[in-house]
Amino acid sequence: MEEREYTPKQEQLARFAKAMGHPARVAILDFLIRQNSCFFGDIHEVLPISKATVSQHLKELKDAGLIQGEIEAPKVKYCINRANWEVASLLFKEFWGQEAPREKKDCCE
Amino acid sequence: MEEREYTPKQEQLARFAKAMGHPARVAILDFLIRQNSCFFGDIHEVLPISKATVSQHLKELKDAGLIQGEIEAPKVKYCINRANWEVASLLFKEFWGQEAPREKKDCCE
DNA sequence: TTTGTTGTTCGCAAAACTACGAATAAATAA
DNA sequence: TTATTTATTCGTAGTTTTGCGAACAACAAA
Repeated sequence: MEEREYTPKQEQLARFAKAMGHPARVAILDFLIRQNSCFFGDIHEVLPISKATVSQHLKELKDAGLIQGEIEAPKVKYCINRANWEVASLLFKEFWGQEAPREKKDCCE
Repeated sequence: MEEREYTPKQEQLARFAKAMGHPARVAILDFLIRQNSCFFGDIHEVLPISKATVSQHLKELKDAGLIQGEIEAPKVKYCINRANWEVASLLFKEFWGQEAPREKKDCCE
């Protein structure tokens, strides 16, 4: 039987990448990286989508571990999950730091 | 009317991230980064999915611009699209190079 | 208690994704 | 010409994603 499974690293990287796979979620992360005041309303205000949809995207980012939320009644405050952010950062840096293979005359030339 | 659109950078980053959003596609990229001989069959051989599905994932990576294919009858050779790889690399490095905001006592503590 | 503010959840619909086997296409080898 | 090899495309099925309005829940303010 061959080696035909995905590695945990590949799975994890794919999970983070998937979370970044929508412009609204990239925009949310961009926003949270720069802001300290990060209430739901502030986030919703800068996005071209409804409350319900924003809430869903936030849930996905939370499920992926990239952000966390906390109630501060009657508002909800979101922010980057630093520990996981670091994990993701390292994975992406490692992946994109790799050199694409040198061109050889027999490789797609 | 407020500023409520996604930036081209956010859209592009999301597009690349989405392409990386499945472990099979991460595995394919991992493979292509290391190999020069990169025929369809070689790729299929290391993945736990059918030919048809591999072909679909390759198409998505091609559509995202991260790889390219070329016929070398009766085989097909795939490899990294260097120009776009560089674009993606810069985008991801810029994104993940950002410092998450310093903790303050009023931000999710 | 009643009212208002803030977000989440529900219910729904359309579209996209993932996966496979079978059929097909394209070129070589016999 | 007739296989054979190699990979894509087709057809199908089930799942997930994206999006919204409406209903709901939780708490603060009046």
